[in-house]
Amino acid sequence: MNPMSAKSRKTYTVKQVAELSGVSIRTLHHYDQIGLLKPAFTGENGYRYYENEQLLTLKQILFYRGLDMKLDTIQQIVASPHFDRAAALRIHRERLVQENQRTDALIQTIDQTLAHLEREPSMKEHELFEYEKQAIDRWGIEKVEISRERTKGWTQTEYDQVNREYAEIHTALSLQILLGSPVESNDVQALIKKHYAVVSRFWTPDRNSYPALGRMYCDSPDFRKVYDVYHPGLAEYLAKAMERFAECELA
Amino acid sequence: MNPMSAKSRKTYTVKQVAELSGVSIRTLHHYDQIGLLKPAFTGENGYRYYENEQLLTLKQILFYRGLDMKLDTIQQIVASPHFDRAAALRIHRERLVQENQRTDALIQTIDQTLAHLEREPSMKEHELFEYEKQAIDRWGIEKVEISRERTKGWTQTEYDQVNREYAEIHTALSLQILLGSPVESNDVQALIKKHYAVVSRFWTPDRNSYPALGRMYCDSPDFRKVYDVYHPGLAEYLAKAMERFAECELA
DNA sequence: ACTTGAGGCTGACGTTACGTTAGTCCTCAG
DNA sequence: CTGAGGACTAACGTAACGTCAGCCTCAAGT
Repeated sequence: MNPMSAKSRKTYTVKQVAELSGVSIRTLHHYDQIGLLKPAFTGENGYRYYENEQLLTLKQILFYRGLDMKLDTIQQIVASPHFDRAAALRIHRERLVQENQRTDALIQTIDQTLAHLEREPSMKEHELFEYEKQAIDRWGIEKVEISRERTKGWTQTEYDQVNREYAEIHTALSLQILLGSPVESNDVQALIKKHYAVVSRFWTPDRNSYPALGRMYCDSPDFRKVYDVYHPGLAEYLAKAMERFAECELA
Repeated sequence: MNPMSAKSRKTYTVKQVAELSGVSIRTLHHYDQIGLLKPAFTGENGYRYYENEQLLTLKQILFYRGLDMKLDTIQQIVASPHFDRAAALRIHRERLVQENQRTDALIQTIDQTLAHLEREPSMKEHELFEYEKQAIDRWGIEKVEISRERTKGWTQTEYDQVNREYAEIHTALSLQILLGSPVESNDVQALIKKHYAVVSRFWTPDRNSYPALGRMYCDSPDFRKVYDVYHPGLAEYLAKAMERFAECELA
């Protein structure tokens, strides 16, 4: 007569539990296997039979699973009513927050890379003139005028060529960083020589202005972003190598 | 004499590459196996030998891997220089953003649950008096006075008892929702009878005020939050069941 | 020439939470 | 009694390696 007793007598097959709870039969098998949710009893035919208690436990399991908790953690939680659920939730919350922070950083990185990639086709004049504008602050107007003059008659192809050469040098330098080569090494200095040659197509830096250009690469956020896409720390590495080059090779 | 040619003759063993790039030897084996990064050549002793080109490719691979991209996606990207990296990055970015949104939602859910768990010990008076305050707006001051009178001499244990009974009823009702039981079912109505009995320890609702209490459960955000922790939609289900109960059982 | 230690190689299992067959057995309605 | 529908176990597949285990190779020292 007691409705509760009638209620707890009720049994469910795997399929019924699966449909009621929305999980697959395989999941129930799995939870049985790992001991996360055992059926109320097993028939002598091997069938699993669940009761209301198991349904409630399953509901809890699914709640925690929905929070991306690992099954063994969930097992700890649902196994004992004395387990500190609040503590477990707080710990898990922390994990999620950190995950989120990491993901935010990744998205930022992607945005920077995208900006770089998308700027690349139109990077030619834009990049170079940006360069010139910044240079004005450092060595006065004359150099910039020279640069503008020298590039006056340039065709698209020539701009592309310059960009390709820059890209090659930057890539090769990234590799040298990876290899741990010091900036004084022959390989690196050879690359800087190429770099100097490219720069010289706009204007001719000297012992003072060439290292200053390197420092500008480090200081200007716009340049930094471009370099960091190749390799973190490339700007500093390049600047140091340029300084060395100027000391040894420039009058 | 050309530094580039000297550079590309240089070979590296797995250990060297591993140390230069920071990945494990096993990872290099794995990348070779799946064809993501093959060594430049293999010695007749079976040894893997890498060159600068592979190092650069590996650097790219690690960049994309650092963004949580799957290796087969990365393979598409690094395999062909014509592959639209920007598009791949944008797609991946979208995935990350959605992940982040989901995680935010999870954190919110955890916060709600924590609030519920932490309120529980002090839920006794707080909860009940909150209840009363809300009740004032609906049935005037007399009922509240009655409630306050009836609970005057209650001990802590009695408050705890009431809360336990509520919790049991809510849990059992959640189960009934899971089972798809209609609110008219005997099981559900039996539970509502218990609910009515518990409520009657504070005051005695009638055919009109009992369903109104149910509606309040739905309308008040404070109550809703408590019910939603048990089961989404529990507030509405309970309200409907209470209405039914009042119609059939209350004068 | 021989040994030894460091490094390289190939399996192959473990991890996570199930999905997906495949083959067999049980149950109940007609 | 038979067929349909459901239940069972066993075992592989997934992603990206970590971690042995067992055997091979190389360079250097004796």
